[in-house]
Amino acid sequence: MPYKPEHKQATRKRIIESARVLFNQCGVSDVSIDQIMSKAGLTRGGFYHHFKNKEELFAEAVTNFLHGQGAEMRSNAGVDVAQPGLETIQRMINGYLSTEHLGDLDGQCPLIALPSDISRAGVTVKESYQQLLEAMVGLFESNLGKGPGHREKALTLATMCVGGMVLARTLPDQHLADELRNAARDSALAMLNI
Amino acid sequence: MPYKPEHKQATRKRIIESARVLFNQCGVSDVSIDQIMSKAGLTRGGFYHHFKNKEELFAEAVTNFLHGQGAEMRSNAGVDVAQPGLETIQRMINGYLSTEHLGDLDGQCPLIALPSDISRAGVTVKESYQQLLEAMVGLFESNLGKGPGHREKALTLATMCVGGMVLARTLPDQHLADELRNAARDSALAMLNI
DNA sequence: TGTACATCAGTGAACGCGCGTTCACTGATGTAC
DNA sequence: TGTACATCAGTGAACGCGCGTTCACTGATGTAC
Repeated sequence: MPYKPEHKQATRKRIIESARVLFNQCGVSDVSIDQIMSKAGLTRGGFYHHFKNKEELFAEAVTNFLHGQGAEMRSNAGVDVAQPGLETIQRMINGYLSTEHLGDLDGQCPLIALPSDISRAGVTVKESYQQLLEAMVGLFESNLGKGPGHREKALTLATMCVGGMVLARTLPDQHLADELRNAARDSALAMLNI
Repeated sequence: MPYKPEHKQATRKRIIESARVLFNQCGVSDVSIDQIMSKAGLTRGGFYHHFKNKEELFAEAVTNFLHGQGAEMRSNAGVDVAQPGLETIQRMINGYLSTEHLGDLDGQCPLIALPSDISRAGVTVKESYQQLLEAMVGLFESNLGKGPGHREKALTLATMCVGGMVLARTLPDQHLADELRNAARDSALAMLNI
């Protein structure tokens, strides 16, 4: 064995992480494999030793967020399955629809950055994306407790979080963007008390 | 004058309409000027007699929807400023979050089809897009009547409509997509009675 | 009414460029002796 | 412990291709006489 097995694994991780950031910033079509490899400190030729093609990397990048930054976001929100409650949901909503999250082009949730790219991608990518949404909905659900209508409420909260951020990203008028994002956040928080 | 002035206008309209449909289906980056011109029954060379570049066409395509299909959608919902009311909003929400709208890749609202593309586009495109959102929010607002909190409610309804459809587009599991879309619709309708 | 002409919408070959992907190679590494 | 070697992660030149854009042209049209 010329290299230790974890060496290739580490390089692979670096490529995925590089791709995740660039995709988040510029979208999938507008980022080249050259750019991704350069950012990872490599040259283009090595790409195909790690991935079948660009689409496979795309799916990996979304999955990587779910297990990396996504998990971090969840712990930052103080999510604790052992001690569920509305306060946890409030922190999740406030964090997701926050100014910080809007400005974090590198670390943002791919649900916000890449919806159009996903809707046109293959099944593997979509499945990674769905896992991410299901994680979000699942967290809302488990912290709402059991009962009729809670599933629907969890799905609606996810819609408001993602929808509010997606729209805020597209609006050139910062004031309107903030107004919409705040409206989505306040309405989401208000739903918790019904 | 070799051609009547309305001749060039008509051709321009045909190019914009062709672009609007193709952008809706495949996104902006993945559609070429060749494809757009072919669909309009023309060859690529003529493109630059009508538009400065692809970005300008993109902005025109969004604006065109606002004045074309968008206006049609509004009249289909029975929107009538002279006779505002909750029933109008209900029709708008039901129509926007309908299975028909989800399946209508050609005629769908660009707010749903192109959010990622818009967020990375130039100011002109974003302004066209914002006009579309403002038209939607304005219709909700005027039909909710005057009063505190109605602006916020209108913005939230728009978020739920767009967010629900954007997410439904990305989910590979049709059942989950329908569940989410129905949850968004029912929650939006429920908001009207508060 | 008929014809010669100027206009310009539309054509299609050509351009340079960057893309995704392939492939013969190189050289840093861990292993066997 | 020191060295020769096999492995394979990573290199970079090369490929065919389609892109956005340019430009010299063509020919259908409305107009002037």
